[in-house]
Amino acid sequence: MTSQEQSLHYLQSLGYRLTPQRLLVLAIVAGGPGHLGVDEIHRQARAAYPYLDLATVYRTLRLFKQVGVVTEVDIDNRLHYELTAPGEKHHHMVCRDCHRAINLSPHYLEEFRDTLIREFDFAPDLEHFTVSGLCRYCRETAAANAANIAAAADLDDINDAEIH
Amino acid sequence: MTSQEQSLHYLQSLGYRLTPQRLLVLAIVAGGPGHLGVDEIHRQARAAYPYLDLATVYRTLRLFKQVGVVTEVDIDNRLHYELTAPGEKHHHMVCRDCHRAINLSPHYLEEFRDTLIREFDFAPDLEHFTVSGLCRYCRETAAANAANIAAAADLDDINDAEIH
DNA sequence: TATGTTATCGCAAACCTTTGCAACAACTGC
DNA sequence: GCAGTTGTTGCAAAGGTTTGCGATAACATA
Repeated sequence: MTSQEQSLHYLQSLGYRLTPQRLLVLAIVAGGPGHLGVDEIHRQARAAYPYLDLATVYRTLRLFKQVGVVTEVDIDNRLHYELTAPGEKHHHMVCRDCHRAINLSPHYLEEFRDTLIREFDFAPDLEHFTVSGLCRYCRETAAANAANIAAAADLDDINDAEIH
Repeated sequence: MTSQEQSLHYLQSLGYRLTPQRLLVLAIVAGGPGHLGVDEIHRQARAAYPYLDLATVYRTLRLFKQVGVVTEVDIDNRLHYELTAPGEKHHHMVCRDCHRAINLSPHYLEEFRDTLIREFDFAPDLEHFTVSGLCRYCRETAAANAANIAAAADLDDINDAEIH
């Protein structure tokens, strides 16, 4: 039984129905290289099944995410999805400048999760976790700006920096 | 000089202009109890200045967030904002069921940030950080479901759980 | 296999948020 | 204080995502 078939049986065991639309969306996400945008998934789906609606794609992906079959990644305010490979889960670091996504092993978050549960009785959703930030390549460009901002913050000399 | 005035001078030192709209939005966010929704901020703003557009509220808040004057919190897919108290920064844990927000001291994230920089050369944006999850109160309700899901996952006995 | 129940679909409209653009107004330098 | 520059606004429209609803189809039962 393939990983895809397992996911489908799992859905069924939870009482959800197996529809051609769900099979199709799952196959596309499974086939895509890494994370796919919703529009991309929709485009591919329509090629095989022209009447499939965008809303159905959104609903299907939301369900898949909820039961853990896919992982959601927010890249520049657009949702992207990839298959959740059981046992090889990873999170994402998305650069706020170039929007590149870097994988992150869950290992780095385990301690954080334990602390939150212990101290606050709060169970974090770290299955679908994305950290925004600045990647190695964009940090250099940002470094110059940072220096200027620091100068601007110096109130003795308030007027010599203009950054936008 | 109040904290609000400092923020405004800081904006100016960065080359941004001081407009009545910005003063107004800042005053409202500063006056509100905790984090305010965008529509709530807009409603209050219109009471004082009826022509102020929603788009301006969004743009203003995005700018404030970018320079660190306010903190953005995503609650059930809606943006909320609160004043960033310098020196008393905190993050948020938002419950995915009841949408309540709980404050989180930055202390819990320092180690995580250090690791990301050291291992990946990735500088995470942990100034505006929100963890989604299940709070203490909603976890009890969820516990029952979790038990059922576990039963459903047991493939020896696949048909006796139906959860939606 | 036929039947009833109800989860899911497609469609359209709503939602929240962002963006393009011309008019305006805050700041600069004279 | 006045004029020029350009960041900012209001408006309208688009963007991506969610939701309401009647019709449909998947599954359970017999």
